[in-house]
Amino acid sequence: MPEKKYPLLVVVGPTASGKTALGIALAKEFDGEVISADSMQIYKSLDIATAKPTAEEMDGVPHHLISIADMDSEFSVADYVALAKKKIEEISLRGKLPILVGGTGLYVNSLINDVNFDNAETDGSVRKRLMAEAEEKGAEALYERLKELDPETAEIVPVQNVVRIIRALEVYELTGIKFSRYKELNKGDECPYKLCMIGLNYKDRQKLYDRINMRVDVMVENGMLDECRTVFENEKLGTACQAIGYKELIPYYQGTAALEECLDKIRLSSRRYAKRQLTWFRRDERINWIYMDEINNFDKIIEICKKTVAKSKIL
RNA sequence: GCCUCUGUAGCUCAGUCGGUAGAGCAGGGGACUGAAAAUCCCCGUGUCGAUGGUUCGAUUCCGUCCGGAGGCA
Repeated sequence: MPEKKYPLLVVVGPTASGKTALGIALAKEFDGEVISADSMQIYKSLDIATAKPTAEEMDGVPHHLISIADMDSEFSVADYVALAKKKIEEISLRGKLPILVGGTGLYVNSLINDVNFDNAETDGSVRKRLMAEAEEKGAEALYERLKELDPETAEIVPVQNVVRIIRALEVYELTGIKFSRYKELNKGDECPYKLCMIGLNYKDRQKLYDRINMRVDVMVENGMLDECRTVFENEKLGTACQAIGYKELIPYYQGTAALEECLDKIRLSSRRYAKRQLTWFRRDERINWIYMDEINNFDKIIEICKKTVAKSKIL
């Protein structure tokens, strides 16, 4: 039953590395359309804080999976993979090249490794109950239970990581399957697409950090403070409340912290986020890395990408 | 010019009654299967300002010099 695989161009990298602009340029080059792989741009608001491309920047290139989820919703990887798969098919059938652009490692990974999310649900109430239990009795209690039910997972997950302990217990409660077994079952075997992956990075980490730090100032200039305040005062947030930029500004709106202090916190969170993103992507050997501070010329970067795509023979 | 304080990790500072040193923050590495911009794990050698002296041995004591802060003229 192996049908023909669609080609998929993927652009990954840490925040502020230049993915957005490159994605758009490549879409023009290859007659493609961009599919975002960003867990926060998926929500309808916080445009500036999540660095969504503006209509002007998009320059006519169609973008997908940006601003599609309600601010109070609990969007998840499973939702993402389902939607992205559909988009890839649609775009391909239209004769265009789908270009996946984004920095959310879990989303990209789950999609291109064909992780299956069909056989286990999630249940907010179970999760809530476990969380309450963790607060009441301490995480150790939950960890002890996990050790009994699923020692393999308990061995991998540290006691301190309550979130992952809860998920493992949740899966067991809902399905009767151990989390370790569940992972095994859902693992895809082969990438369902003809892949070409491009990764953006900087040889000199400090250069990336300088860009991140500076971008915060640009965001402020572009109206991030008002944007986040409006959301803070008017919206009920689900998972979107985790967005860097938004959550660090809350103390400022509440009058408990100075603005500059909060902005520094945003810079710090962003730097650490970038580091975590790199940890995620570095281990994927399929990625062709481009060091932006070594090339330093956008046309040249496009040339390199064209060569990389040609070499990958996805088209 | 004189007096006092001060100079230790990228930053803020502990400390060694003389046996070459350690916290916080920053930073680095890693994990990740329905919260992932989340959650979590691991990682601390640096001419102890410079130089001379005392000493078996000095970052620690003494002298001098250099840098910084304050005070008095």
